[in-house]
Amino acid sequence: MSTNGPVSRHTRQKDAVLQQLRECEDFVSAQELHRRLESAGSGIGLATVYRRLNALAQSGSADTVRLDGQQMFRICEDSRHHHHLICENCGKTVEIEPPDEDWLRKIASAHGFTMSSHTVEVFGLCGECQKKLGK
Amino acid sequence: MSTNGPVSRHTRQKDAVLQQLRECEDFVSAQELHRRLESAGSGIGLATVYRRLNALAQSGSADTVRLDGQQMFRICEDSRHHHHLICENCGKTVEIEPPDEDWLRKIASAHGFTMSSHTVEVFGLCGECQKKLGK
DNA sequence: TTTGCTGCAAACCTTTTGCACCTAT
DNA sequence: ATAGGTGCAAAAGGTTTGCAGCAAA
Repeated sequence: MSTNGPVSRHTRQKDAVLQQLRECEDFVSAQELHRRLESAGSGIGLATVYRRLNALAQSGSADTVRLDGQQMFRICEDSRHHHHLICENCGKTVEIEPPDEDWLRKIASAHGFTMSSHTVEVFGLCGECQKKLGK
Repeated sequence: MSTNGPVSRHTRQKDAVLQQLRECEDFVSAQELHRRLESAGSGIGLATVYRRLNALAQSGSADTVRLDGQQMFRICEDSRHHHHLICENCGKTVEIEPPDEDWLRKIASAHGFTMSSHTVEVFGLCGECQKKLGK
């Protein structure tokens, strides 16, 4: 028996997407990443960017968040579980570490559920944007 | 001074959407709700369903969650803040009450953020689906 | 040589919008 | 009569997919 899938090939496009994603501080959309790749001179199809990004997200190498009607991606170097604090204005992101996730599991099992995943996302304004927007 | 917006009118369509939404145990998509309204004999435009659902969500009368690439809505009778435990297989939903949300605010301000909103969503399998899927 | 990957464009889907008409108030 | 609400169809996005050609292994 072999549960191995097809062998993955190494391509210029894969590298480019990964590298460009690594240069992003915060979450970027596929469209935006594609735009940056273009202006960086890497001619890569939008479809490929989507395919790569989805693959990265699925394998856990990238985090994703939905914001403004689009999926945002971010490289995830350490695969430890973490959550996000996201500025609604500029997109600045900080990873946060919930002090205790046990209660989630407890709550789940209290309702007869098994917990396979969960998300904690905090939205707000970062310091700079608070000033900028005069709030 | 009057911050009052335009006066809201009472219509057959508003009633129908609200009533149909009330009959849903769990989250439904706009499309699905529209489908149900149709088979219930209420001829209501899809656009109107979207407009109503969005209005309800904005006013806090409905919760929303994003699942499977679409926005899901659920009537929210008590407007207290709460979160969800969602079965990934059948969509069954349970409202959960986080024991302490103060740490979220603390974490936010520790990073210079103001917190405007947050989401906690727990995904897993409910008891029935665990058996059904033989997990 | 094989076959996974890519690019392109078309297809998809959900959601939003413009606008003329309808109808509570 | 006034103006908010509705329906329809078109438009708008973002994202996926079919397929022929390209290029790793």
